[in-house]
Amino acid sequence: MTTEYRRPSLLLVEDDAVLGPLIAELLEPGYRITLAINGQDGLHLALTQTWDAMVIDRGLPVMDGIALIGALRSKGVSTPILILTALGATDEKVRGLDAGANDYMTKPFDAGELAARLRALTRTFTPAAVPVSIGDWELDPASRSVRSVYGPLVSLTAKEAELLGALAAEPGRVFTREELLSEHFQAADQPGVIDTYVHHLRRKISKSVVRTVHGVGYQIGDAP
Amino acid sequence: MTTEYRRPSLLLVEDDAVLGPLIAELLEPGYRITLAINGQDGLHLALTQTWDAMVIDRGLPVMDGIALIGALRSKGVSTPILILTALGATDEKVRGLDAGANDYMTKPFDAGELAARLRALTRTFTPAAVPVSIGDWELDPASRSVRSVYGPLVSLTAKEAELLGALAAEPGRVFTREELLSEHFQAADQPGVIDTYVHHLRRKISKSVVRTVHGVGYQIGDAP
DNA sequence: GCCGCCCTTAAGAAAGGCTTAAGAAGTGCC
DNA sequence: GGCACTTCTTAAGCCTTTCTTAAGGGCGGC
Repeated sequence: MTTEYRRPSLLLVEDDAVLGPLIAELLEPGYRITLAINGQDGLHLALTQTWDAMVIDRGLPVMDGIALIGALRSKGVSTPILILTALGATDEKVRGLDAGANDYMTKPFDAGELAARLRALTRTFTPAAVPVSIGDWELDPASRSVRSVYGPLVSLTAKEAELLGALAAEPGRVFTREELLSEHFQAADQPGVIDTYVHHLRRKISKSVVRTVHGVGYQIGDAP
Repeated sequence: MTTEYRRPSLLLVEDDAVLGPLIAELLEPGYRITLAINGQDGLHLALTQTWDAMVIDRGLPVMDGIALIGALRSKGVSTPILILTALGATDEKVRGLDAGANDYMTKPFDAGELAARLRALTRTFTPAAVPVSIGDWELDPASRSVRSVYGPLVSLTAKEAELLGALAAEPGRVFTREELLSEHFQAADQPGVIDTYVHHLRRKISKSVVRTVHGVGYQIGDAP
C-alpha cells in the first residue's frame, strides 16, 4: 500500500556553509527543507510560512539563535524548535530551552538521533494507523475509508481523507481555509479548493460531517 | 495582574530507591510529584489521573519503560514524556523517542537541564480563545457558538457573538447603545441596530440573556 | 392617556459559501 | 510508451447567510 504521506516542512537556520547543506541533505528524505543562512532570513521565513519544525543554530550572524527564538515565541509562533549547537554547557542548554526551544542537541551530533528527536517533535499523537472517530463515523487512515456504525464502507481519495483527518484531529477547533490549504494542499492561494473538498466529503459521507463557521472556516465535532 | 499559578503535576516512574526520591526532591519546588516504583504502578497512575508530564526510567522491573510508553500512546495518552536512563547509545535514544517519548536524557544528568527540558515540555504556547460564561450559558468565540449545560449548540453570527461577548465581558455593567455601536458596528448613527441584535440573541438563546435598562441601555448578569 | 422608548418584523444589499463542470495531472495496466 | 481511469485543481455562476436599514406596533413611566 502506498500511504499518502506528507513530508513535514522543516526550516533549518544554519550559517555554516558546509554544515548547513550537509544537514539538509541528511534530512532530505524525510522533510521538505528550507535553509536560511542567518537569523534575519530565518525570522522572515519563520513568520511568513508555516512549518512543522525548525532546527536552529545557536550562534548565528546578524541575529543570534536565542534572539530568533525569543522573537518567534513572543509573536505566538508555536512551531517545535530544536537547537543544534556546539555550546554544550548545562547553563547554555537551560538558556536555550527557556528561551522557547523544545529540544537541544550539541555538535558533533548523530544524524540518527537528530532524526529521532525531530520525529518526536513533529509527531502528532493521533497515530496514523489508529482509526479516528467523527461522531457516528470512523475514519481508517490506512485504507482511507470511512464507515458509519451500521452503514456501508465509503472510500475516500487521499485529499479527502487528509482533510477529514485534519479536521477530526482537533474536534471543535475551527480551521481557516488558509490553515488547511497550507498544511495539506500544495495548491496556490486558492482557498476555494477547500470548499470543493468539503463538498465532496459532505456528498460522500453526510451533509453534516463538517460544520461551516461563516466567515471563518470549517469545524468538526465539539471541543472535548 | 496576579497570575493564578498551578504547579504542574508530574508522574515519575523510577525504580531506584535512592534516585527516585532524589529526583522527586530536586523537582519538588516546581512540580507536584508522584513517584511510581515500577511500570505497572506507573501505567495505572498514568491512565487513571491526568498529568502535565511524565519522567520515565528506561529499565524498569515488571514492565519496561518502552513498553509502558507504548501502552500509553496506544491508548491515546498524549502527555509529554521524558525518558531518563543510563542507556546512552544512539540507537537506544532512537528507540526510546520512536516509542513515543518526547525527550531523552542520560544519567548521570544535570538537575538544571532536567528542569529546563521539563519546562520546555510542559510549556503551552496556545493561550487560545477562552470560552466565556454567561450564567448557564457558555460562549465559544472560536466557533461562535453558545451552549447551555445540557442544551443544544446554538451558532451565532459574527455580530451576534460580538455583541454577546462585549456585554458578557463586564457582567453587571450597563452599556449604552452608543457605546456598543461605536465599538462593534461600523453602522451609521443608528442605535436601532443594537436593538435588532439584542432581539436576535434573545430569540436564539433565551429571552432573559440580556436585560434592558430602560432609558439607558443593555446589561448581562450581575456585578462580581 | 400621552409620550418616549423598546420590540418586532421585514426587505434590500453585500458578503460569503455551495455546486458544478471541465481541463490538468497523476497512476496503473497493457 | 500509449491508453484508460482516477484524482486534483481551477474557475465561474448561483444560492444562502448575514448585515443594515427602516417602519409600525406595543409597552412602561409619568
